[in-house]
Formats: sequence, structure tokens, C-alpha cells
Amino acid sequence: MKTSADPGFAFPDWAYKPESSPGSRQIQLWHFILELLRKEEYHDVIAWQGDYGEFVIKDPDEVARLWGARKAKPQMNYDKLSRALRYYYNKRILHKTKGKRFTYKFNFNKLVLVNYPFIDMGSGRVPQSAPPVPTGSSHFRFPPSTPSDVLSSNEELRSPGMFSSVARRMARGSVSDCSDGTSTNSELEEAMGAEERGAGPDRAYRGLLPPRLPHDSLFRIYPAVLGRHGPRVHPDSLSPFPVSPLPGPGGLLGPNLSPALSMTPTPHMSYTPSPSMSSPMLGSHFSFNQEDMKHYLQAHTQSVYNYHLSPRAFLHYPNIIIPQPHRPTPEKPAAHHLHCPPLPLSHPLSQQSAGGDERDQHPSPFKFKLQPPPLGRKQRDSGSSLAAASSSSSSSQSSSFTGSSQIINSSLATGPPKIKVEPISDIDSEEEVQVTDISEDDELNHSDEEEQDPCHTPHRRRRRQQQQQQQRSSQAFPLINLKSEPGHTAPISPCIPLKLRFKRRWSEDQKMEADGERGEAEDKKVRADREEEEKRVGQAENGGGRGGAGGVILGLMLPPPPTQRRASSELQRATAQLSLENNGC
DNA sequence: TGCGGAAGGA
DNA sequence: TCCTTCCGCA
Repeated sequence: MKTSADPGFAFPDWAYKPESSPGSRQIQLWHFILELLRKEEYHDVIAWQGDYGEFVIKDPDEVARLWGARKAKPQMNYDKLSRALRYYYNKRILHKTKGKRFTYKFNFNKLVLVNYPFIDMGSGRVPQSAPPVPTGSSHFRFPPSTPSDVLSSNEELRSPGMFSSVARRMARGSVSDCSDGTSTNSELEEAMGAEERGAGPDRAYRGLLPPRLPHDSLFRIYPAVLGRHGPRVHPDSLSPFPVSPLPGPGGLLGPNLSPALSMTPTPHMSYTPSPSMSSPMLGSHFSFNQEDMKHYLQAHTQSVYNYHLSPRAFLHYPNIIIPQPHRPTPEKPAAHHLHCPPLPLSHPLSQQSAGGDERDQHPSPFKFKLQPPPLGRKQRDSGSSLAAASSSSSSSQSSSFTGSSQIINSSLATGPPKIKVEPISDIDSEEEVQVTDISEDDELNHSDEEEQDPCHTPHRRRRRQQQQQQQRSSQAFPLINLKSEPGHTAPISPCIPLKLRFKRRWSEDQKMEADGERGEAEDKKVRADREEEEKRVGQAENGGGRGGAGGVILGLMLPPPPTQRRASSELQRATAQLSLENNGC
């Protein structure tokens, strides 16, 4: 296999730009960082430290000097180098370890799903977020060396709607993780640790799992592993590694396991050790343990909720149970199971969830921790207008992390007065609370906010447009079509979608919450007035049959303030009524 | 020390 | 596209 000219350590050809010169001047910075990290002689300059993928630049000037030497940029300094590193934030290749000087962390989670287009689901094996550590078992295959290889030779694996779309979304950055610069993995480990402890059979291989391998040991094997695929290196491979956020064949992140990936295994995703590294598993696609894939997706979904990612990506996995905040609306169909098109997938996962909604029977084991996404700089700057910032969030790190979920989060953090009460006709928002594609619907529905947002650079607008386009294509799925047409206000009817009625009810509830914050004295007065009014409204509603479960949803997140208990009970009654009505629909 | 906008080069 | 360079800001 061809490698770079570096005799000590070399990435495979695909890790370099095609125009890579013998001197490897085109090496990318993160490659270079990994290169340094791997070399013992630079451990005084840069070294792994802390969590997986986390490294500290011990001697920034020296690293910059080395980088400048590599790039023939003698004027290079750490300031410039760090600027380049910061560009990786948006690409989710790196993020900063907050509070630790010169400490960054490679992000690998998104790189995993991007590999999904090459999963051989039929093999009954599931992708791992773990690196391709050849430690001895047989369930891991390396993909071809380049996306073009895969896409040309494994077209059948690009199951439309299954993995490729996820991959594209991931590649686009609309699905991402670790966006807050903190250790995502540790939280995921918690969640998945619990999950795994409760895991059933199919876990025998766990005994084979390596413990946390030291970075170095993980990384050391990387070249050797990749080296096995030299013959598959596509001569025209274009910047084959996850660097490219672009969708499509040239931009798919990944069939190639990245060094970043390899060094940042997720312990909770039990890695299946793979003697395949030494066996003739040079096939062009991954094979994964299906059980682990399920767990991975759950973990990733957890990260979605923790980090404002897009669980909608998982709608393409109709048989993956998506952990969600438990919503006591038993009548609500298990959308992910019932409304996804019968994708041409006939693997055992299809049977696992067949016949019912597991979530109802087994409430999600995950702890939901809704957090506001990291504030971008301008958001921080905006200061006082937090609500506006949250609704129009366009932090460069999380331009896709906008939307009603964030609104909810903001409301949790700042109280009802800052809740954005969306128009009733904006029925997307509740969907986003439930299945939080945080970015896209917000973009569809809040273009007015975009105008107000000083952070909307043309670049970000382009990204948002891409996400909107993705959203439109995603709406081809019946699940998404649970929504009404944008802007369409369904007539009030006992048989309007339950969800829509929930939404409307929720909007009302939020208004009431806002009212509830206006102080005790005023509240009492308002309450008195409202009680009178609600008597009238209640009578009207008894005939109109509208309502919603938004209050229930919020109730899951926060205990209702005393002033709202009565409203909540109203909501519960309305919910019960709606449930009955819905049965009639 | 870190962030991110902007302009520009290769 | 991936930086490099410069800069203002926190």
C-alpha cells in the first residue's frame, strides 16, 4: 500500500489529498496532529491525555513549528494553527476540551454512522463505533479504502433511506455530536453502560471486548490495519476521509475508518474484536453485530437528546427503538414503527420490535438530560435577548441545533416568559420536541427570526438551505408526513390529528405558563379571571373537542408550578378526552 | 487563551 | 476545500 513519504508513520493514500506531493505537503492538519500523537518522540510536544481522542498540545509553539515545517509555512504559529483547528469544530472533527489549555478532542461519533451506508445488514452484524482494532474476533470488516470504491462496487448497500441518508445527514453535520466541547462519551457511557448491563443474550462476545485501550495502542495498529487495504486504494480517491462534509459519493464520510475514529472507541459500544483483520475480510463493506447497532443507535439517539442532535435521522431505521422522553399518551401510535415505510430490510432487527412498541412496554432506560446547546459567541454576545438567540440559534458550532427543542430548553433554563409561543398553525414545533430534528423545522418555520439573527452569514444560510432541502426530502417518509402541510391550520375537529390538537393545547398551556410567571399578586388576579373564563372555555371545549398534551409533555420536564397545577389537570382531562376521541378517529 | 469573521491563496 | 493570515473581541 502506498503511504506518505513519512517513514515513521504514514497514513494510507486516501488520507491525503490526491495532489499530495511526495513531501506530503497536502496532509491535513488533523492528520498531522495524529501523526505527532503517534510518535513517541513528540510526546513532549503533543500527547494523548484524558478522555478518548483527547490530546493536549504541550508545546504549542513546537507543534506550530512542526506544522509550519510540514506545510512549508515558516510563519506558522500556534495562533494560526489553532485557527485551523477551530475550523474543525464545525466539521465535528475536533472540539475543544473546555477548561483545559491546549487540549482538544477528536470527535468520532459522527464518523460512525457515516459508515452505515456500507453496513451489511443482511449479515446480522452491526456497526461499531469502536475503532478497527484487530484484537481478535471476527465481526468487523473494513470498508473499501475510498468512498468511490464502495459506491461503485457496493451500490446495493446504499440502501436508499436506510443508511445513506443518515450518512449524508451526518456528513452534512446536521446530525452530529459532541458539539458542546465536553465529553460526550462519558455521558453516553453512562447511559449505555446501564443499557448494556441490562442487555440480554448476544453478549457473549463482550468478554472479548478489550478494555479501554490506551490511545497509543489503539493508534499503533492503525497503519497496519489500513495497510491491509492497499490494493483497494482508489487512485483517484478524493480527500477520502471524513473531512468532507459534502453529501454524495465524494463526500461520504466514510467507509474509511479514520484515525480519529480508531482512537476514540466508545466503550459502551462493545467493540467486536476482529481477527478479521487478519482474515480475508477485505470485503467492501462493514459487517456489524446487529445488537450492537441497535445499541449504538440508541446511544446515539441519547446523544441526540443530550446534544440536540437529530433523532429524525433514526427514522430511517424503522426498527430501531428510539429512546424518547416517556410521554403518557398511550394512544399515540409508535410512529417509528408504524409509520415508516416498509423498507426493504429483512434482517432480524425487523422482528425485534415487531408487534408492538417496546417503548411503551419498556420505558426508555435513558436519562434524558435536555441541555441548551453551547452558545455561540454571538449568542453570548446577544446576552439579553436570550429567547431570540435560542430560537434563532446559529452558533457556528451548532447551526443545526436550532429549533423548538431548543426553545423548550430555553424555557427550562429561563422560565416561561422566554418560551417562544409559536403560532398554532406551526405544527412542526411539537414534532420537534418529540423527534427533535432541531435544526430543520426551525429553519422552515422561523425565517423571520433568521432575518433578526445577526449571525446568519451566507455560509450558514447555505447550510440551512441544505438542511431544508434534506428536510423536504425527509418528508417523503410517512412518519414525517404526520405533519400537516406547513402553514396549514387544520380545522378544529374531533378528528384532527391528535398531535395537532396536542400542539394547540400546548401552545395554550405555554401561554398560561407565561402568565403564571407574572407574580403572585397578579397571578391571583389572573387566576380568578381565568377561572371564570376557563369555565366558559371548558364548556366550549366540551363541545369542540380540542385539546392537547403539551402540558403533559412539559410536565415530564418540569413539575408544574403551583399556579399551573389546575391548568395541568385541565390538560390531563383534555388529554384523556382526546385519547377517547382519537380512538374514534 | 480561545473564538470566530473575513479575505485570500493554493 | 483547507487552510493561512489577520484581526477584534471576550
